Amino acid sequence: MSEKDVALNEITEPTELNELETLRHSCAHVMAHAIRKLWPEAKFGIGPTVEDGFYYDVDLPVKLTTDDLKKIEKEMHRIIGAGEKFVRAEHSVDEAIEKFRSMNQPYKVEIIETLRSQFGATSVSTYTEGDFVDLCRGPHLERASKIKAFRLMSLAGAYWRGSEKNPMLQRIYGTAFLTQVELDEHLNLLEEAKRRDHRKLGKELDLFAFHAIAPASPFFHPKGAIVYNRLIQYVRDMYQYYEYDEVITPQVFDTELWKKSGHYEHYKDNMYIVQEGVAGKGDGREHAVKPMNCPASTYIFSAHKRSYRDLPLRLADFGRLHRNELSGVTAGLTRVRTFCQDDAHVYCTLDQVEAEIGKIMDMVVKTYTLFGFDIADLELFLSTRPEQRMGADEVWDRAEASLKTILDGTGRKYAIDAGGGAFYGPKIDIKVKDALKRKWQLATVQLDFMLPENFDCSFIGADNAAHRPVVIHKAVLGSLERFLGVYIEHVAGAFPFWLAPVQCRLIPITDAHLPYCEEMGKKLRARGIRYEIDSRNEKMGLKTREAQIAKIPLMLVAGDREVADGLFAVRSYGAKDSETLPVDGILARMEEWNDLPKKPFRR
RNA sequence: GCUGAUGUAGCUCAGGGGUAGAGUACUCCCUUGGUAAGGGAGAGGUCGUGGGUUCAAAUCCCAUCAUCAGCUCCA
Repeated sequence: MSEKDVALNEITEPTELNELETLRHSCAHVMAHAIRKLWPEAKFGIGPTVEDGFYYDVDLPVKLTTDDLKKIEKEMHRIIGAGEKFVRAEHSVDEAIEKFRSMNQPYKVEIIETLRSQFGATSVSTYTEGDFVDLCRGPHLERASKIKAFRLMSLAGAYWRGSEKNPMLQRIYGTAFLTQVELDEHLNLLEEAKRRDHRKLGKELDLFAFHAIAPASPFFHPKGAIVYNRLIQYVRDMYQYYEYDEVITPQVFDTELWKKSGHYEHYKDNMYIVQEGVAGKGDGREHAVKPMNCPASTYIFSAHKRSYRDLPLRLADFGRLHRNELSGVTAGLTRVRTFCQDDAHVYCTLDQVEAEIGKIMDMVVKTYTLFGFDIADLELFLSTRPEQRMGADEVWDRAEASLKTILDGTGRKYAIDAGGGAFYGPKIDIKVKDALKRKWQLATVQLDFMLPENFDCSFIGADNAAHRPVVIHKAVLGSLERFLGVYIEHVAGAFPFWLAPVQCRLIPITDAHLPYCEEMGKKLRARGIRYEIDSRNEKMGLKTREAQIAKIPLMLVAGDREVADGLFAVRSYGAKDSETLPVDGILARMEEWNDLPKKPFRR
């Protein structure tokens, strides 16, 4: 039985729904009712609740437009106004099939047939509200009139039962809340999300851009590159503390490598393959641009005869990866075709796995704390063996058991993501919640018994015999591109001092104060602080406005008063007032802030 | 890849079968101004690309590319 069929079962078997979910579920029912009124030939798929609301999949002879959403909403208001009761009824499977067949609802008939064949259902329930009957597990509100605050949000296509082999239905998303106030809050949050969209901010803050000449591949402008490289520097500082060695590996490999690793079989279609050798030399060998770093690291591991004394050997690789993702899946920085991970491969013994993963979890906690994500909100997942995988089940049993022991040991709650593992091993995936409470999967820790096997990695143990090491794959930020996209939205583009592309802007009030600012500029440069001088012939109002729009952490203003006493008027981003401080005090404070990311890693 | 929408100046957008519009950014001039927009002038575009229809296409049609919202996928 596939997971999708389990999900299908959930939509018809009674389960616990909280008050809000019940409301949304009923709202979806009312929406279907309205659609049926407007288009009597509508055929319905499923209409569950989701995290932010609900949807219903519908097969309609017409293509819906956003204007139609208004029409449907209007009809829904009419239905809600009528205030009919939701009435539950039980039917035998045969009776239900007959009923929905007579109503020309083939998808409902298919659901019922699946329930019988796969779940052994003998009866199903329906809910009737007014003159609209729907196959449904319930529960529902007592009456439709209890729906007070809802909104239809968007239209999308969705395959019937999630398979691209099936017809595509029109999915209508809506949301509903217990009160109008909560609905308004939700809509405001969506507006805020639009304001924070990293694609918009990336353009406005001149961090990066995309061009059709290299689809889904970011061009980092100078300011974006500063942030990007600063992130890498942070990871490198962390590596020094955790004793990781950085390596640099090739970009293009004979596909023999990918056949050996299994990537060729699993991901050939998503790899950039160079057919006739490199650079048109036509040596007859097939090459591929690397989509992953891991196989390359085995060559460095195996460059020497390894001793157990060398372990754990931690090899970090910031290699640039290319994956030819399907055109429809790419999105801003969060899903790109070229990216770089804070990737590392730890070669160790089975006994060392727990301690090593413990250290990686430590990195995760310290890192996400530094970036201002709420650690209490971290969600852990144990992603287990997928259907398409390499290796024997006993190996998977062992790997999954190890990760489970480690997760149990953290004392944190975690969920099982059944079938969510990589083809070569199970994973611990970590999701963070951003400032708008949206979840993002960034960090990952994977346990791999296949890689050392396929590439015949070995070390000599204390017993003077050869042994197979275990490999742990780790990425804390994940892809730097994705992390940056998520982080820009988390902080709404206002980077902390240490990460900001321009850390301060010096503003002379008139030309007369420019030399004083240039003098300060020299001191900042000597300390590696990134600054700009706004020497334009403009007024303070405009310069202030533009420094704020550029979200520069500090504005240092100098006029007659400051020049006379060796001061600057310092205004922090977002602050209303400024504070007048002596030059030395300002420099000391800046150096302290610049040092912030190193603090957790002092011995 | 699939469904739908969008593509006009660096950026944000309006317009629309008959020689292309605004704001902003940019350049120049005036203004030397104390914390969110001082004033003026100028320059800037084969309307994503390729076909078709038409006397005439940026506008209509087809194809294609890219982006966006979802679906499917994410080593």
